Amino acid sequence: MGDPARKAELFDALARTGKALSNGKRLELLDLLAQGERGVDSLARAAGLGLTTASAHLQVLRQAGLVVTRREGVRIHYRLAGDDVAALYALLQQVARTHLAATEQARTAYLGPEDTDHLTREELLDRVKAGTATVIDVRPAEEYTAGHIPGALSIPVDQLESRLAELPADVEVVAYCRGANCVFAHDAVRLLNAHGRAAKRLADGMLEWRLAALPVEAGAA
Amino acid sequence: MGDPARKAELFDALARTGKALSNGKRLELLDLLAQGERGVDSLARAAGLGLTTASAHLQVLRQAGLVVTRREGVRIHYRLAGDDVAALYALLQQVARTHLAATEQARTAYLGPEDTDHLTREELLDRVKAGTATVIDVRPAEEYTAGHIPGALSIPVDQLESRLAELPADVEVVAYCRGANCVFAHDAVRLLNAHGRAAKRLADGMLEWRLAALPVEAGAA
DNA sequence: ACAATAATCCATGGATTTATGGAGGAAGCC
DNA sequence: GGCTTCCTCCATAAATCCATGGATTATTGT
Repeated sequence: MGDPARKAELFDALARTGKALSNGKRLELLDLLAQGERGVDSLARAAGLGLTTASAHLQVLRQAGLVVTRREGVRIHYRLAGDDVAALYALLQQVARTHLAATEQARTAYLGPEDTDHLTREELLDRVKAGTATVIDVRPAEEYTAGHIPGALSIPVDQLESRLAELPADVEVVAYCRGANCVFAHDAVRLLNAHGRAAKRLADGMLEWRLAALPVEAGAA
Repeated sequence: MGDPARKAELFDALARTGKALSNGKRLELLDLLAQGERGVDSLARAAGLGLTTASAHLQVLRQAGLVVTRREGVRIHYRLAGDDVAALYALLQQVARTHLAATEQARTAYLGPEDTDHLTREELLDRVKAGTATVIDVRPAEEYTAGHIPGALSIPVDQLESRLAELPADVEVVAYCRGANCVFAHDAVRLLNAHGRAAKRLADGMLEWRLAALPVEAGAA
């Protein structure tokens, strides 16, 4: 019959995966890795962590089986261990947002007031096909290269103001970034609107796009 | 632009949900709650916890928004806050099993050697329709009452040996219990086989059945 | 072989989590 | 009001987690 000690071991093993998700910085690292493979140094800088701290967090993720590594010369690349890990992270975000009011508040404080006017993935696809929208990817160029929506232009948000001329003036712009909690697309739409451009954002981002099994294009512009 | 402090707050808010999943005993409580509403005392006993410890864990789950309470006289009933919480728990189990070898080992140690011969939900439905299988629910009666597969008989595993006569001898028996990591159905199949009965188990259990949106019947036998 | 780069390992103090016992609060029964 | 039941809150000690800095390992280049 069910030995309580073995039962506890099984649930403790499951909890190891939960523990990996129990720290904000580790979730930030997962958020970055969901966009594509990355080196330790790059991850540490992007997440605002010391190198050793980032490395320690990555060990926890690795020992929980959520990420795997690949060595390339002197550099070690981390990536998610599978699509199911991305799905788990996305579902965690959704559950937190739905059932924990504090999450929604922190989200609004970080992203700015929720713009009501955003597009679903299907609406975006329709407009691209009809040619009634220009899609821009406002993530860092590195992440665009790792995978983006087919036909999207790479204009990182910190270059957007200086590259406004590249966008046709008579077509609506649709911006997207990493995922549901990514600030870049919010900032981009505010900036475009401030310059009198018609702009909306995709409701979520690349994470959810991949999970929906929609087509992804890789490589630089 | 993205304020790092606000960003950290958002990810810390997400991590609160992760923290709720970071302890084996809390996962055990979620496992029980996925079967239906339950009181604190009952949960504590079933999970092998002290009352105050169980209560403390339930507070953590409640503050993470994963469970909600309902008062009925002097008793407080806890239940999952929504189907998405059950889905999150199920996905956590799947990811842990797929990517963490220690989980699979602990699972085998607890459940016993994996029997190769188990049915999918669809196969079970087909056999019930064709009348070629008797389905038994080997969970505690309380959980059967809270919701079970339509047509299943309630025979808790600790009563199975003394109630063998209730099972028709010429029809195959299919046993199921809580979910993918539940020991009852494994034990039941071993016991039935030891008594010369043809028996298999459903590959997972009630948790996955509900998530698949298959019909559920409530109430006592 | 030696130096440089990228990342992990190790030790440490400070913060957080966990289990547990005792006190306290809310609802129901007499 | 008193008493019981069921549960939560509080205090505490042990265990664990976290960030950080210095030492160590692995690979590449000279």
